[in-house]
Amino acid sequence: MSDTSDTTSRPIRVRMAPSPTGPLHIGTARTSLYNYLFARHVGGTYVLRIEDTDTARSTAEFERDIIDNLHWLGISWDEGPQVAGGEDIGPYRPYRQSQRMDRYAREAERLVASGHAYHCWCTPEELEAVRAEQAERKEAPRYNGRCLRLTDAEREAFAREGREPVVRLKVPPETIRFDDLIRGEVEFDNALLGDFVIVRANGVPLYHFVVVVDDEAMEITHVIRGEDHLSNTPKHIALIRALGYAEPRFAHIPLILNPDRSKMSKRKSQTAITAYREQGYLPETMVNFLAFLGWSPGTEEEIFTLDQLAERFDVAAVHKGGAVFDSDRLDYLNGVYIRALTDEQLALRLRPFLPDALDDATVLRVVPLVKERLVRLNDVGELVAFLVETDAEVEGLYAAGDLLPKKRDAAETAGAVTAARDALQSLADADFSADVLEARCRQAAEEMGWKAGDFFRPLRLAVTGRSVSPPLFGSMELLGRERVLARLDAALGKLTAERVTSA
RNA sequence: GCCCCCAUCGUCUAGAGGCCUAGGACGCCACCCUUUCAAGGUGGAGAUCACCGGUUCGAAUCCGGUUGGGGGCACCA
Repeated sequence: MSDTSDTTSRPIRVRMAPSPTGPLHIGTARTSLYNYLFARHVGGTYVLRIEDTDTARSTAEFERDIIDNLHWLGISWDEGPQVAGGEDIGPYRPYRQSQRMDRYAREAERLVASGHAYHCWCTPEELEAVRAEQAERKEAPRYNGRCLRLTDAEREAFAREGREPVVRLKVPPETIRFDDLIRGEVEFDNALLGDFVIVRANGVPLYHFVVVVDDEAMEITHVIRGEDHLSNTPKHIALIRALGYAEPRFAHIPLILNPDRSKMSKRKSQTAITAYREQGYLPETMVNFLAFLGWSPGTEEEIFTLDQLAERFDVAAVHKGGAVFDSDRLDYLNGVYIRALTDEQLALRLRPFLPDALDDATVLRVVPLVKERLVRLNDVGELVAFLVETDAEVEGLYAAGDLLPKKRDAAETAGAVTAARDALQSLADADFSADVLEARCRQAAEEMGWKAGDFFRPLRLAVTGRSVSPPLFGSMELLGRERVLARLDAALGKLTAERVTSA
């Protein structure tokens, strides 16, 4: 390594470089997280750069999704756009590649002038033909260098035709070696690479080129990215050398996998962070879960906040092998985090997932009933639906037969519901509390010689319309005396009708 | 096809030569608790550390090969 490639003495700077061609992806989120944890751990600077050179696929909407969800995860950065469409912060502005085109053009020209790059007029059809031939001969598909050997007359002829050339890097046939922070020494033979395109015919530069130009321009010292870029690294190093840049340290983190162990994809898995957010996964769950996909502190501890992760994180300890995204484990972790919340905190988080019809005071009363039953915040809707549904809707949810406990007929069940009704009716509104309700109902059950569980079944169904519900008496308390009585009456009506029809 | 990377229970992982008759967690099963469902508690099944061969007194840990898996080879990022 030459002196120019020594990055150890420079202040540490890392970046995340999402492309706004889709919503924030699980993999991008995890890469961003690792970069963040690394930067925080070593006290470095963290940069957000928007890679929007693919103008056809990049949108402002995706940029917003990415930035918003990064914030949602609790990941912050020192430089770059802080809000979608907002002003860039930092000494290396702008941080959107679409606004840095002049620099890329300049650097491309410099490469051509120095003989490190050249124009190529081959058409897509011609290139395709070459590739097909190579495939035939079972060779690696790569550019055959035809335009490198063009005479000046031929170049002028192409130019006169009005054909716009692409720019290709002249890749020296040399062995590229680098010391990956995670994988150790990695070696490639660049003779196998072929001269790749760095600027399109329309003048728009390509990813491999702009990434290298910007990493230098922004003085990035450590490039932490997905393993899918490992084989692209020799290209980047070839570019770095041609441009005379300093070589950053590389760290290639393992891929997140579909259950079939292929690279996690939209096709086979839910990959958008937004989707998890909308279902009610907590950001602290996602962070904790993502951090452990490919890394662990080396102990048996597994619950960590973002700050604790930053304190413990060590890139060198990141695994080499890919990790399957296990949604069962994600669900479990979310439950752990939900249960760790105070009632007040959970009420706040639940608010967006609850109908407006429920006022904040009610939501706070709902929380203790649902807290340990939630996997995702989103699940709360079904749990408390009986509170917002009308009595008629609830009644429509079950049939008379559903009310009957095992080995009890309609007449017996009607008797039990009547007993419960009678026991509750005399209660003042103020006494309509879970404790009192439970005591009354248990007493009624005992007097009739019913098992409590059997006795509660028709009541649960009548009150909530469901055989699975939050705790019965808490639910009754929330619903209030009037509505409970009305629903009990409705159940009674069904049971009576059942007796008539079956008689 | 070529190049590169990887390999511990189904899954996430602990393990950096003797502490491993391989530990934890999720999931699964059973039991307990219990008004349903959860949550919680207890216990259990589950990995000849992919395979083969070395190095070593000793290997999941080091080396080589094999197999398997994955990724990359665009005028996408």
